[in-house]
Amino acid sequence: MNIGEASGASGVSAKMIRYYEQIGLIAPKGRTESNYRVYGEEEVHVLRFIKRARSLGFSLDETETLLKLWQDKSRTSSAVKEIATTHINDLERRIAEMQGMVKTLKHLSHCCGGDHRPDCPILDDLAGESAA
Amino acid sequence: MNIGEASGASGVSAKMIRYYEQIGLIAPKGRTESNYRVYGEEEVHVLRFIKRARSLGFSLDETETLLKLWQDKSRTSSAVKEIATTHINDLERRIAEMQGMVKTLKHLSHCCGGDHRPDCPILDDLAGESAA
DNA sequence: TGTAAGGCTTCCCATCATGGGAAGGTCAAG
DNA sequence: CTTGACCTTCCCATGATGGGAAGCCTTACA
Repeated sequence: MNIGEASGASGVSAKMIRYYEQIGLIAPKGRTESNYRVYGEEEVHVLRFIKRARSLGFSLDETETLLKLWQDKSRTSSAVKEIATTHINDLERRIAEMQGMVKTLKHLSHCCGGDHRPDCPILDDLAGESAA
Repeated sequence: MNIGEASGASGVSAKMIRYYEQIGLIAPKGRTESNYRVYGEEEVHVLRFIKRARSLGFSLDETETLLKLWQDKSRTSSAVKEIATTHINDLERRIAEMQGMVKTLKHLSHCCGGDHRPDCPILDDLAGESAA
């Protein structure tokens, strides 16, 4: 399987597959005489694993750890669960942060006429001149 | 005022102040004979504006636009409100995305024993072998 | 068999916002 | 006059991804 076919089969772009190889996440099964990367079903499986982990928001670092655990038959599920829990906490922290921004912005937007006049509570807030 | 003092007064690091200057967001009032940047209250005010905009999640591009609107006395509040609304929508989209991740991860975590055994629904999901 | 299209290779660059650090000039206090 | 704390510019790194160029390889078709 060429890199293009592996890309199609996994949903990971060829560009990214090469990058993952560069950072040591996954290696091709081998190379052809003309130096083309060759992949098999196993590699495609790994690429799908990576893609799924990324779609759940895991960093490539975390993904690498998960990948190693996946391939380590003597792993403990607690090790995996810990990574997931940490990640959930991180996501929830970031969600809360953004929700705070949204709350403030909605309040300011609500107070802003949104018309042809220049008066704007949003700018007043940014300028530290909020009436509140 | 030196860059260090301006940094202290605005809460923006000296590194960032120089960067904002480089990308055209803000210029010092002038330079001393020995080439030190000189800032006044007005510049500090602008730096605080930038900092507040950043803390509400606006990109530097959006911040630049807001800054220009702030300084444009003939602006319309609708122009500002539109930027804010777009940003709110963007934040909400990202929040929803992360909430989806959290939901999935919590489900998987809940199903994972988190013990000394290797069986792990989280890894099974990543590997595309989820029982679901 | 020749050629054209499209896929592969490596290498460099850009993003976005921020920080780290080196090398060298300047200033103020002791 | 020295020392330490500042300032200057310049280069590099982050994380994950995409863009694109230059050059080689393969496949399909005339």
